[in-house]
Amino acid sequence: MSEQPELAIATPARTEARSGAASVRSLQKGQQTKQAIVDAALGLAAQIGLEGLSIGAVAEVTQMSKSGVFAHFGSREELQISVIREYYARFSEEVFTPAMNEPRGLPRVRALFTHWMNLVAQEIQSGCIFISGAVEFDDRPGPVRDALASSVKTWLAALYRAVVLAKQEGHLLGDADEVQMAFEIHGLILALHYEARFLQLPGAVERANKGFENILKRYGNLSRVA
Amino acid sequence: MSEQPELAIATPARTEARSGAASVRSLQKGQQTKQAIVDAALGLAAQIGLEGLSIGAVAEVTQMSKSGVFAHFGSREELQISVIREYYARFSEEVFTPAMNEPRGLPRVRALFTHWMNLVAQEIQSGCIFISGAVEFDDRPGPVRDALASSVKTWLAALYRAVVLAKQEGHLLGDADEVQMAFEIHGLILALHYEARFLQLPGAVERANKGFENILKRYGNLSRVA
DNA sequence: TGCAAAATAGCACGGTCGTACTATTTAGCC
DNA sequence: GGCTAAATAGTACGACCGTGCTATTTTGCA
Repeated sequence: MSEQPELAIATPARTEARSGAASVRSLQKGQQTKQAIVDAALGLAAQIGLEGLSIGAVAEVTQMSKSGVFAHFGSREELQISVIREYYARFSEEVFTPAMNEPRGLPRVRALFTHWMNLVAQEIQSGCIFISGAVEFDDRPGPVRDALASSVKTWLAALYRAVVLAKQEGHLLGDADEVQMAFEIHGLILALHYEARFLQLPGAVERANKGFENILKRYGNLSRVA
Repeated sequence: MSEQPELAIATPARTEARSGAASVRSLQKGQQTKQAIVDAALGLAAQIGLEGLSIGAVAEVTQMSKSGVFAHFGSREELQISVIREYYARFSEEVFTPAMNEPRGLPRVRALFTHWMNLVAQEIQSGCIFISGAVEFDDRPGPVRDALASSVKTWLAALYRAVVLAKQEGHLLGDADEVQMAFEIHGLILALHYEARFLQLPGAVERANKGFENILKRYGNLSRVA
């Protein structure tokens, strides 16, 4: 249940589009260009934000007409939601899936953090939708916010489960608060993004790493872990 | 030098407008309504973001004409910058100034964190411009980004100085890295804002507080502090 | 009280946005 | 190869944006 290699969230439509090896070949033309549009839109949204994402800009990047792009989604909101789902799928592949190959316990928690941090470190240039989207939609209820919040919550829940397992394995101290530990890890990632991407301060990646080691010093069961 | 009760940053125009007790009375009509506009704009920007701030919306809130509002600033960018300066001034008054009344060392660092956290906790409803503005302008160069970044950097530098003083007072361990400690504190605030405002998770304030205590466990010199 | 100057309003322009409606092109199947 | 349906393009509309220009109102001082 808690070990499935896929984060459990509804990603309708996308499932058939991604699953299997047939991939691109088995798609009709429409699905193929739709995927290309979403790819381009994701790149754009990472830079200028989900809110700044305009159909006209996507049309220009993909060399299509505005109405050609629009027809695939029916509304701007649906385009934004598609972008969120795409980002979620990539996030899952790059952070969650590889970490599940690590043995449960501290190694897996460490892998989750490391992959997460590496992704955000890459995104210092391009921007992270989970972070930028949060402040863009924190006061804007609706389906886009819902899609974003549910994606993030699913990911944070997966991180939390890994921490719980680590404690069960005896890798954490008995008084370790799993929610608290996940909160503090989340804070490191956010500070990394803020200080590196916005303030452009050097050394933020090292500080995030060091912060993680400090968290382990606090919560780790030193008698069980090297 | 490092003890002045004002964060050292250029806030032209505003200085005369705020200093002294004459306040509102000594202002001509123009400055008075300009202040009212900035107040309203700040409230608006806190909710919908600096980027979403439109002159038309501010005009509606202040019951003025678009051109009436516009005339005070000459451009939207100048309005945004005025809002940033106003927020900075309030932030300074509510977080920095009261903490300077605490004795240097850990008490002052703790006061800085507490006031900062209380402010952000209030802002769970209204939004924090330093946080939302960071993602809105992280790849939008220009005077607005510059004003925002310099405000934030000034504040973080003040926090850093307080940490340095705490170490000098012997309140921190000899191996305490001041930059690292400020980074980790910053992360707690960001996680608080993210989880409370966007994800609407309960208990985030307590987790931020607990996180701060954990940081003190790591860096504090227990032989010198209760 | 009157007058110059400051403050505010009215209006118009060009631009971008999302999206509805219609026309045209292309793809896939018999 | 032709026919149907899917995919894409063209065009137009109303809304909102920032901002320049001009008119009107209000202020503060002689």
